[in-house]
Amino acid sequence: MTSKPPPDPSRTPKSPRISEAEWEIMHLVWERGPLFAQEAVEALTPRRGWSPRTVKTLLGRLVKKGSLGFEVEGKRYRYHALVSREDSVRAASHTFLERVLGGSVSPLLSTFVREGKLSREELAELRALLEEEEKKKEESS
Amino acid sequence: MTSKPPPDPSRTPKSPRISEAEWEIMHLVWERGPLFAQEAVEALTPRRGWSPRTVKTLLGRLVKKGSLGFEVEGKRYRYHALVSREDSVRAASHTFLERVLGGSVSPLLSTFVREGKLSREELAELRALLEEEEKKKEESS
DNA sequence: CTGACTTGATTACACCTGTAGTCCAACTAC
DNA sequence: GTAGTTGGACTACAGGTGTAATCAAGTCAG
Repeated sequence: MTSKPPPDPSRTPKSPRISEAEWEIMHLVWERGPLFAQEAVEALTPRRGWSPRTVKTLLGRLVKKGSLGFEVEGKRYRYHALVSREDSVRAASHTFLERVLGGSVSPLLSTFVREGKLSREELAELRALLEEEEKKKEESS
Repeated sequence: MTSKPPPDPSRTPKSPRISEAEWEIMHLVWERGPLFAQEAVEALTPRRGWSPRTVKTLLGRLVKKGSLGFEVEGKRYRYHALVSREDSVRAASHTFLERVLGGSVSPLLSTFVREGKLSREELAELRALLEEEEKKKEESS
């Protein structure tokens, strides 16, 4: 987010594999910005039924795998994201795509659109985007 | 696919969790229809660098988890899918959506569209679909 | 019939994940 | 300063996963 000129734009510079439970943590950090373990615990314990230990463990694992960093603040750690949400989502999406759909995006998109999961605004927005892409395709070809 | 009146349409009738490597097998079965282990081996061994044993293991696991079934044919098994590709993809997509995007489809779609992963035809098709949905939305509201 | 080969079954094993308990140091309240 | 509390580090442990080796039974070639 904060202007990160990728020093290594080679392929997947950052984006360690984030597991299911870990995504929950990451989303929280991305939304709220740097936070202490306790805040994460407070936010996630009720909604997931996790023990505080579990949250701590996940934070620790995310640090170890490089998705989170922290600064020591008094006696506690303040965790912050080291990977951007965009990159992570993109990476996960690609993996998902390849694995589940064998690389063809279309069926997935259709499915989602058909299931009415999109609001009017989103539909319009997406349509605009599509038109733009179509234009691009035309030009370039 | 073949007229399967779901005896238990309660929630996720079929769709055991399929792991990354297993998807590879499933795609093959969905595309080719019933096949023998050896055919799977021939198809996947080169492209994945798997040992034949690995393929067999995966087939076995898929049978155990109910994604594949088989009929004994001579001394071999002929494996066939017990879950439809549509259902599996949909299930996986939902899980993915919830987990990675917190349920909001739009960003994912935009990402894919923007990355130019769609052909002209697909773009057009999707746009048509979108327009249709927009119409629906208008009417219903 | 007998050994070589094929094929599925069983076993292996390390790493990841979900989920948490235990340990220890620092800080806080007496 | 002594105990309780807070917070991270380390440990645990079962189930899933990637990856495969070994075993056993049936089959085909002689």
